[in-house]
Amino acid sequence: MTARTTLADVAAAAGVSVSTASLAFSGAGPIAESTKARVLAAAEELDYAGPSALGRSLRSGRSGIVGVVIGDQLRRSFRDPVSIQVLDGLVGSLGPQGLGVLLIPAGEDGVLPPLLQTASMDVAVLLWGAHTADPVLAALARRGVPTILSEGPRSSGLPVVGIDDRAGTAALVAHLQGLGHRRFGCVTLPFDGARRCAPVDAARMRELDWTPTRHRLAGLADRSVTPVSLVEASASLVESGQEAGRLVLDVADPPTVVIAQTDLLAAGVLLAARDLGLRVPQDVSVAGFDGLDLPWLAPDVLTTVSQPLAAKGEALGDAVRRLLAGETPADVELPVELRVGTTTGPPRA
Amino acid sequence: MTARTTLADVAAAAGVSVSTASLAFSGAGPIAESTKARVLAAAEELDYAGPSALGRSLRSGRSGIVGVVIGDQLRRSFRDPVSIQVLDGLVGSLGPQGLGVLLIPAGEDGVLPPLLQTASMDVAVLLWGAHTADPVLAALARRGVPTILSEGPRSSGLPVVGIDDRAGTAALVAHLQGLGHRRFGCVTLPFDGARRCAPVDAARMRELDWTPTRHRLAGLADRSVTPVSLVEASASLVESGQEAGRLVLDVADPPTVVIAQTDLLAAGVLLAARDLGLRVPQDVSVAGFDGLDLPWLAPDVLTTVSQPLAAKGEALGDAVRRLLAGETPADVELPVELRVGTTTGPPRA
DNA sequence: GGGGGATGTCGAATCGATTCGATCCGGACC
DNA sequence: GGTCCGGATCGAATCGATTCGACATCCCCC
Repeated sequence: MTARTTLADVAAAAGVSVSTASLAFSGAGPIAESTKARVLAAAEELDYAGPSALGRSLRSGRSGIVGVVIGDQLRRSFRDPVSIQVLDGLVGSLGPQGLGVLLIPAGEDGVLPPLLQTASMDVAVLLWGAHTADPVLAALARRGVPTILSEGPRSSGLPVVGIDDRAGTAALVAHLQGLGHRRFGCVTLPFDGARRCAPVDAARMRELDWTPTRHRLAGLADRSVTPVSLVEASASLVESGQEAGRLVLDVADPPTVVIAQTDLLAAGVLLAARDLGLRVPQDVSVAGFDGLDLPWLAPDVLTTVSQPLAAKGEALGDAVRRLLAGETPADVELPVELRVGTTTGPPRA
Repeated sequence: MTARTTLADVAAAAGVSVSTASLAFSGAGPIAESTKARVLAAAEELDYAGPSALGRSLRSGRSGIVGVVIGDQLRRSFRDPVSIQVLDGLVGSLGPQGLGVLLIPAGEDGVLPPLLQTASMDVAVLLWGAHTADPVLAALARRGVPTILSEGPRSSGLPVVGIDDRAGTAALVAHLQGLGHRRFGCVTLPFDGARRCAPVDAARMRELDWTPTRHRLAGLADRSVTPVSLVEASASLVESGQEAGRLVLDVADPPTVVIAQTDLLAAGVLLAARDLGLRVPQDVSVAGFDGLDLPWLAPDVLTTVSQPLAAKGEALGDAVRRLLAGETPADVELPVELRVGTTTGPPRA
């Protein structure tokens, strides 16, 4: 491996100064067409691959990198199509701006990943919001990295891109109440970083520190619903929904409908119902949230609240752009839409 | 926004030279304990967040970033749990080395993403191998970025981490032949970048330019099997498997067993079979490849060839480490294992 | 007491590019 | 013919850190 050829080499070969050669590439100043051609020819000759991003970054103070902080393990957050689709929208929106996405797994509780403290990034995006007093936020603030939250909380004072979880859930509940349901079960997203799958008691309820979970629960309260059974799932995964679903349904007097806070959880609840010999929706109705396309549920179609995932990613990308432009992005709240499928129906008489 | 505090500020505050301050952080030279403490105290005082990665990178020529090139859209490659789990293993193995993963979506055919040409990275990993004469490889070579391939081809001369696709498939076929099957259908991964879902004819077969597809097909030939029906899927997705499955099964004299080249495709074939009123495994057997955990298939358990996904990610991380250490990583071929489930059985008499 | 080695600190070069101000040149206009 | 103007080019400073060689101290031991 010989030393990489630099702009200086190219300039020397072309017989111009380094500054002129830089101009030939960046085009940020007056330069004669012939000189430019000569420089580019020399670059071609030397197999020069263009100005190194490092030098540019150093001078400009911009690295062109957006750090995306995802939940603990990729395995967990990325098995969730919701994250993927948002991330996809984000990458698609960032790419044309010449920005790249650096994956930063938030470490296990307590230990901050070294990347968070060292990697150079222009902006950080927290894909799953933040806890109150989140050490990740503290570390980013200390480094002076502008940060954007997807899914709250607003209390942080940082720009937030989210959806109208609350109204969406309320609309779903209204629909179910219209069908005659009065006994609601609920399978929720995690309350915090602890990964437990268990019924929620009053003490646990006070520990609730996760924005989507909170908002979607608030939608129930808005319709004056107090669930007869409330179980916290350990993650938005089918397996976890199945486990939680058993806790909700395998009791003496089960609810007539189970609201799961995500579609994957709802899919798990469907499995649990089937395990218990319950027909859906005759014996129990099941609803989700997200509006994923889950072909393997066929011929069932999940009743759910659909959110615009790709749009959310794009809104995040837009917020990044604004932040880099020196603006202060406004909070965004995207609309959701109730989609009635075949997994909900009137309660058994 | 005030200007970021730099090492020079800290040094000034501590009353030492910049070089001494640098030593206090890096620990790469002799330094008195008292001096070090003074520097660190000054840093604390000034809220200095540690040496900037940019400056360090510039000097060392290392950015600490590993570029991971994934198929066109995240949406597509990341809906595939296979990619996710490998990526998870890779991130887990890179993190402790202080290396971060930069996502680089390989653009649509022909257009190279700007990131590939500009982003600074120490190593590139192609998660889904490369075509022959792949422009991505050419661009990376031109920039002098060391590259590792997951899933071949070996012909490229680059380090390859892969699995024993061929022997795994052959073992699966042997098992099916033992059950009495003679009429095989096959749903394959894409042959190249074109995303089509169609039966494969001789002309198309000559265009086959994708290593996993090729190897898994070779496993059939090893057992002297010529499929009665061979359909190329557009991607490793359930929907695509369903579409391809219909093409394979909805014919006058369908095969007695369908081998899908991935578990997701196999899940799609199961859906197609159900759509057509075929019982599995009584009317038709279905097998996959990957060994994913697909809870929603329950109570069915897919017969499949299981590959060590996390280990593959770790092997990639190890290859990265070796490459950065100046070694030449040896090719790795990880073992696979046949796992017989409930979706295969003897053919109908 | 002086020489030598170990230890700690500093200055300056360096990495690869950008960018501002200065310089140089030719042409146009008075 | 002199002056002025503007386009093209160049030099040098700059970004933030690392690192090497030089230098100053101090201790130990001969």
